[in-house]
Amino acid sequence: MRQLSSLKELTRDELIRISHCKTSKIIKRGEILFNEGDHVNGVFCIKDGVCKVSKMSENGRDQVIKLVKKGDLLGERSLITGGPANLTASALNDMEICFIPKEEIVRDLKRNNNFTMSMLKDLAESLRNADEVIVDMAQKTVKQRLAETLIHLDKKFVKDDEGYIDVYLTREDIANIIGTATESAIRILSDFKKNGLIDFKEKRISILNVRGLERIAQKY
Amino acid sequence: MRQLSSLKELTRDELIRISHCKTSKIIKRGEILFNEGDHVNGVFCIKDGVCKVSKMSENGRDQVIKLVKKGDLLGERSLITGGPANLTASALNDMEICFIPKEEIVRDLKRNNNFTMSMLKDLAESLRNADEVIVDMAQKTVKQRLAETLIHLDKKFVKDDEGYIDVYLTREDIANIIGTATESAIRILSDFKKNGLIDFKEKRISILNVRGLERIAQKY
DNA sequence: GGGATTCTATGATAATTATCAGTTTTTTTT
DNA sequence: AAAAAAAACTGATAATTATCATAGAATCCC
Repeated sequence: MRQLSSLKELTRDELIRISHCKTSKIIKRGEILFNEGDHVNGVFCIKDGVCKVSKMSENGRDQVIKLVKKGDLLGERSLITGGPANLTASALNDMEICFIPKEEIVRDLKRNNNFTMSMLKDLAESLRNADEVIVDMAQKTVKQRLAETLIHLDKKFVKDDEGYIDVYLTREDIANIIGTATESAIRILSDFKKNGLIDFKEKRISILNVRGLERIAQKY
Repeated sequence: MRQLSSLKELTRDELIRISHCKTSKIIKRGEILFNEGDHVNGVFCIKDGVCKVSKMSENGRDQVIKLVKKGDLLGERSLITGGPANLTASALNDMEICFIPKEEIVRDLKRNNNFTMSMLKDLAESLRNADEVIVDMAQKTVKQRLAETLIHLDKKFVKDDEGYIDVYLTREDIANIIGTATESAIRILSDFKKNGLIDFKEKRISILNVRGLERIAQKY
């Protein structure tokens, strides 16, 4: 558990205490970890697999806010502000997660300033990242955003032996990351494939030309 | 200073120390507080006026990320992650600000856990807000986003005796908040005025029908 | 293993939004 | 107060993106 996220700042004793109360669990692909509006009352740490964290927009389409993978925490934000979750998390692959009850985290936040500071840094980093996403969403074309997203996926996730990114995303998921219609995402993906920038097989995508995608993401 | 932001969690002694080193300053409308890439090395507190915080997108257009007003802090995020500012702040009205050097804040973050926790809550709140902006940017039309923005402005800022919102925003600024072309923003504003939802005079805007704007922001 | 269902794909068209060009109005400067 | 600059506005058109319709492919499930 040591290497995970902000938890690395916990002392040995705190870790031992937490590992006693955490409960490990298997979540199957497609299952929901929590829904918008749920009272989660704790934090998940992802031991294996990937989930998408999304929010339903007022006109009925889902927007994927982030992907969360092995080693990440999930739900810290809601825990800190209190109140129900404002996002929905659902598994993209089969996952293994464990749950740390709120009281444990809060207790450590109050007592261990290093832990609090580390959490603060994580949130600040997320916020900077969110600012960048806002700029991209507001200013870039769908094609640029898709190129950007593919680069991110390539950086963030492991590849299998054939070089394909190891996350199970439908075209709809991809469309919901970049905020566009599924058909538009499909068209641009096909276009990228035709131009040798990417390749895909079954549900997996492989990035063939990062530089080319970067050029698209940046130039207008 | 007490009522301002996270600083309210500081003890009397900490506040006294900080008020000794802070330097108050007047910034005129249009002037830059700091630029993307600057090393700010501290935090601003806004004593009066409003500034916009924006980021230049890769295809050369400015995106306004937030508006900061009296009582808000500015630059905490960069201070926590370290490194140069990733946003540019410039005054929309004449402003009065004071500057607290980084060392002072860091010192208090390390020693006063209540202060750290309060900062953590502020950031978590900002992050939730950012998530909502991402969804809106990705999923809503320009018209919806403009309606949304007008409602926010109405909530956030004081109105003068005639009911006009007391912030000096050009049409270009407004377009850069919602991420659209200036002409598009102008057209929709005129449309809203024609339909009696808003009124404007000189550079000031008055919201006449919040419910109507809400309906536009929500319904597709 | 075969039927049902979901996912991917493609074309045609409509709607939204950006861009360009030019005019008027407002603001700033001298 | 006049000249210059910036901002607001309007129309025409082009580009982007969404929507609808439909078909084939892959996947799920009994």
